[in-house]
Amino acid sequence: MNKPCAQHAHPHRLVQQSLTELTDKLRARDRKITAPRQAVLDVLRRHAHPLTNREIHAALGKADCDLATIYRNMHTLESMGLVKRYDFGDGTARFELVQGEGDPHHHHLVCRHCHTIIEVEDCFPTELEQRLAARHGFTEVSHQLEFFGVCPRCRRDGAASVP
Amino acid sequence: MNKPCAQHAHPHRLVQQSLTELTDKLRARDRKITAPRQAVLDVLRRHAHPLTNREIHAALGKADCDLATIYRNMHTLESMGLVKRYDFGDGTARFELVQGEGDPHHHHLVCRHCHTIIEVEDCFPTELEQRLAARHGFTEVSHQLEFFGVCPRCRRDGAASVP
DNA sequence: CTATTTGCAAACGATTTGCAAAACA
DNA sequence: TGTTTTGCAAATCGTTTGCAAATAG
Repeated sequence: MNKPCAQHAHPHRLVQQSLTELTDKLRARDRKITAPRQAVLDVLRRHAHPLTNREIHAALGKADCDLATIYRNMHTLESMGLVKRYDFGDGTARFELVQGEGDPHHHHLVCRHCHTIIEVEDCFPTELEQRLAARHGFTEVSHQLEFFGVCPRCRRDGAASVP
Repeated sequence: MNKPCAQHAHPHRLVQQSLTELTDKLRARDRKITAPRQAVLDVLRRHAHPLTNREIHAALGKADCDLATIYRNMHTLESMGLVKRYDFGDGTARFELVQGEGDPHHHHLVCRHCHTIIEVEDCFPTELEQRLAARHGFTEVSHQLEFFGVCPRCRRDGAASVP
């Protein structure tokens, strides 16, 4: 895989939560407001696309902390519902801030070459999901859907085709 | 995660390719018909659900070969279109035999606890896929969709809830 | 003051790779 | 025989974990 074409493409959803709102959620659940946590949340806040732990770590800059701390915090934040984990099939987890309560989950269109990410609003499968659950007696059903392809820039740059 | 409830649930698609048909495909592309390859294909042939490299390895029995050889062969078979790789989000790739040319891709409903897998025939997103590709100028678009939940057995066995 | 959280280093599990020997065509 | 493939061991990479020191509330 190559380097990202662009750090982030057009954000379809605006970042509206303030750092204070986010830390308040921590406080509400009796989690401590530490420097690393604030830094991580702040990084996520200003990025409209899913970031890997390593990318978050790199974006910390001055507020640097151990990579392990980020891993631990992403678990914490995920279990609190503050962030959502995405899997783009390259063996590296990515995280995005959840925009408040009713934030409808969404999907992504990812370039197989440069990993440029485009947010996809549409989502069919929820309906299918219900039918499936009923049919097979499954509970707590969810789904994960991501689209992959080659972005215009990579096509022009003549990157080799990847299955 | 726990152990599999059942090694394989109801196969919705029948295994119809013979080992000979499969090796013929290798021959057609000038790939050598080695013992490990035949063994791997034979294991896949008799399993109706995606298997991990480790599971394939374990199923080899007498025809045992190095795990690295399996990894290498899965890449080969994948690039030849003989198998399809699936990602159930647990950091381990799984492979399934592709049933001939027009084998419509399908999806899975996976138990978050025991990893029991149910094949899902329905597939919405292909249509969406086209629209997305057009809208963003992407080519070679594909998608990956998997459903997750808790199967009836695990629910009764009172396994703890996993996010 | 006391439970949580962090840093550091070591452990892990899946996957990949270098290289010489073994096996197909 | 010439090329592909295998076995073995070591290397990588993302992620997790043990433990003592640092810190929030």
